[in-house]
Amino acid sequence: MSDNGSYKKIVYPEQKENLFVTKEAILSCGRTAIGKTVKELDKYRRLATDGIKGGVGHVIEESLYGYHINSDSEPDFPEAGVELKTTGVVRDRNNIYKAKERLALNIINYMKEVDATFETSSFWHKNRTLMLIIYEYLKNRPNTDFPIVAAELFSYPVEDLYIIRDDWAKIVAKIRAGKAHEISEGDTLYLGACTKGATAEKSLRQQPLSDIKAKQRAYCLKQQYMTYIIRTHVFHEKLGERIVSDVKSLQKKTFEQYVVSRLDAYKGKTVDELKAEFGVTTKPKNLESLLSFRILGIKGNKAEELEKAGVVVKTIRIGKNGKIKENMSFPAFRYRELADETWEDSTFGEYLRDTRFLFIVYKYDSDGKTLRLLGGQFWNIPYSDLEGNVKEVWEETRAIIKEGRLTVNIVKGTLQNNFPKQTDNPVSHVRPHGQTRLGSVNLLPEGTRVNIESSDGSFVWPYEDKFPNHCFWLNNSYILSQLDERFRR
DNA sequence: GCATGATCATGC
DNA sequence: GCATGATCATGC
Repeated sequence: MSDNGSYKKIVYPEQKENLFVTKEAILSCGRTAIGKTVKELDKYRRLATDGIKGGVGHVIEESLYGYHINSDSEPDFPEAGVELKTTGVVRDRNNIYKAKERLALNIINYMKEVDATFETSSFWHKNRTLMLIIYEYLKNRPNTDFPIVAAELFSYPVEDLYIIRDDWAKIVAKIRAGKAHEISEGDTLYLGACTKGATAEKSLRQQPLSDIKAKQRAYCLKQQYMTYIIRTHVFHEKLGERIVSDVKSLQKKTFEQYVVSRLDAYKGKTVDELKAEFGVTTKPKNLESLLSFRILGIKGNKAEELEKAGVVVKTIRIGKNGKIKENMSFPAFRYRELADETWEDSTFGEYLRDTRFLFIVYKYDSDGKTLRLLGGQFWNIPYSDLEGNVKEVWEETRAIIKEGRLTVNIVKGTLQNNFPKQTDNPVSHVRPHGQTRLGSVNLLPEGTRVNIESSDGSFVWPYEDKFPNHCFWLNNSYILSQLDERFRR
């Protein structure tokens, strides 16, 4: 910014930070922006002036609150202890607001944070109370058109703070173990540590207990957590069913330990015994998942804490031979989207990088019929597997699509493809996912080459049939290797 | 028994 | 009607 000549041409008014020494003053100022567009607020035409960089956040700081942009370790309004944050929402499929992205907070100085406690941490010092200015992001429109839809002060509910403390402890534990370079957003539930900086390679930073340089990271409130606080705290939607009904339960155990212990209480029970215990008389395909939620005290299929953390619950069934029968599937990918992505911003890579899973593990008795609960385990993919094997499979799949190398053969009514196979890689592979329509399959000549041709980015083959959807899978043998020792005996 | 492709069941 | 998570079916 300092080498940008036109930046200096903006003439700022006198600072008026002293107007905002109370939370009430900060909030009422924020509220005046609701219903206005960014263009209407942008007094200094920051977003209209050629060569001046900046986003909606800069307009809010300069034009609404009237102070200069800084990157101070103090909160933006130190007297009131309030940090100003501008963040976007988008509408989901049901037209309900969700967070456009994670909310990035202050950059983590690994060399300093290593010595902090939660109370003395830079996160807690700067971000204890947030003034959230929320705009609606409109696709394909200039950001000057974005309307401000809400303004609210936010401080963490006590039950969230237990989880956030544990998250903070996990992040700092990696710094203290000399593994700052292996930090991942999937390590934690609400508070994350996201990469920050133009390119990962250019923003490498020193860490205190290892010579390996680590990517620069900032604390963040993870996207799902932002969505939840926007819906409940800002737009006052109803809260969901909670697993932890009394926060005292979290004084001696972390949230994850608590969940695992609840599941462990039913360890060894058969599915039939659990059905009887929870009064389940039907046999739906998601029976084991449903029973797990009942054990956690949830009547439906959504738990507030897991939703807030974006935790993905996966049921795993170990066969009588001690092996997992099925591979683990993920949402189908879009061919065009995949072809146009890079690994760093890939849908699948980001999903695995950011997501924490809860495995609910069941095992068959030696009769091969009786299924018993073994317990639960939280998991996210280790850094080296993600950036090694998964990346390789992803790169190869993308190359096949992008370079038009996908071929299919019809053998006895089934389609054989040349995507990476389970035998090609110890961690991941690609297989069909979802409905296949094989009406014209038998008309295809051997080795038919398939290319992206349709406007919606799906593959099209001759005779105008859509090529079946595919997705990335994690190999069953890999998942087994990731399970706690207690499940593999 | 395993690898690979195909399909089912549910919920939105 | 389709996406998603889960599971089935077949051939080697």
